[in-house]
Amino acid sequence: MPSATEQKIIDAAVRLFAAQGYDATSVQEIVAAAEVTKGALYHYFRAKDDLLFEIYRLLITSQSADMDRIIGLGLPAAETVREILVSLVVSTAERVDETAVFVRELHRLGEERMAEFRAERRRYHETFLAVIEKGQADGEFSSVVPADTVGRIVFGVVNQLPMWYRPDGPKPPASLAGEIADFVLAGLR
Amino acid sequence: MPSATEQKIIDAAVRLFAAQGYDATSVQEIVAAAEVTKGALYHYFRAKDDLLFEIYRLLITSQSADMDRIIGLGLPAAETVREILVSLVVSTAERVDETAVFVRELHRLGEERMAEFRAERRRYHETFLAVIEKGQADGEFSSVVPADTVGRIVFGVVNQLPMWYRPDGPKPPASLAGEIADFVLAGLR
DNA sequence: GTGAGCATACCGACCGGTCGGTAGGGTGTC
DNA sequence: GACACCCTACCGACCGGTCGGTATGCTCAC
Repeated sequence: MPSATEQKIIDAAVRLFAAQGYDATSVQEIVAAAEVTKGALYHYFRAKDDLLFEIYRLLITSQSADMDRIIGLGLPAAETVREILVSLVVSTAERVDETAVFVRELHRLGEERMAEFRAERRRYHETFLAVIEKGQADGEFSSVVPADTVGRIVFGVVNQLPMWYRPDGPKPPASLAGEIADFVLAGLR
Repeated sequence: MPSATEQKIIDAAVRLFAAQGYDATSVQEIVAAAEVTKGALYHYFRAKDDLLFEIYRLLITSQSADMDRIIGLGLPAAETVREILVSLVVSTAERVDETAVFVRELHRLGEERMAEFRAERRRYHETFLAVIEKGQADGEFSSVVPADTVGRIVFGVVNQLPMWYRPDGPKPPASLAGEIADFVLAGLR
């Protein structure tokens, strides 16, 4: 349970990292934006890159929970895929800044944290692939294109979303999510 | 026509930027890797971010040329789309480092160069969308999913390719490209 | 002899992180 | 109820080191 000060720091860091990049954002800028002091930041975080790790942790934790919940509903493969895609696109649109940081600054993570992170992401990907493979085995989906390639395409759009998505754009997130789901399901037919 | 020294500098910069990021790579590291001196670098480039711009310019110029050439063949929409996708995926795989830098460090470009770059990329995207829209108008493609969303999906996979593609992976680039093209064309049916 | 193509020494700005200190609220003792 | 004691939360001046960039001069082809 983060304190109000801690939360202000994280929020400011996400915003600045997304806008300027991790290295281009100084600790001074973060504390200024969060309206706290350097002392406060280093009271809660041991180093600047703890902020990065915390941002990733929050993002992947919530997305994993979403997917597990949907799979738990036990719907047919096509509906499961649709629900996962819609939830993923919508939640990514809600957290564009976090996603932008995640995509661009992942490589700044140290060796061990990178390993921890990769393991978590791998689990996430494989859960999704399993849904598709099951649909293919049951004959509900075509097997022409291997599941891993479908996964690459899906996570490709989602991760690139911060590059073009604007909250004040013409299409609301739910419409975008619907269109993407339509296209992917059409490709799986 | 770049001199040998200039080329060595660009090559080293691409490699280092891709591996560590733009800000995390010092000018010292670049000149050391390129086996030249700082004087040589600042003889050819006015500033560090000229290197970034040059990398983008080379990448987008060659990809634009590829697409224009394919469209010039006057094939039916489906074949045109397939050719474009295969050429794009294969050439991206050949230049993963450039693409990684492009995706991650784009936001470091200054205001005016960003504008110039965006204009070029916009032209590129719209050329691709026009092919899809024509196919939809002719009834060769389904119109269920709007062309711009298809574009987002396509450029999503391609731009995320550096995240997972490894030259020594199990599937050669041409196979990957074929699978991606199959999936996209299936979605357009 | 003159300009392109470098080499080398150096500058000032800035950055992440540290550290001595403070403010204020809880707690145990008499 | 009042005083000593301590602990968490926070402050902000400061430090060593690094970074992008520059100033100056050499060298060699034409």
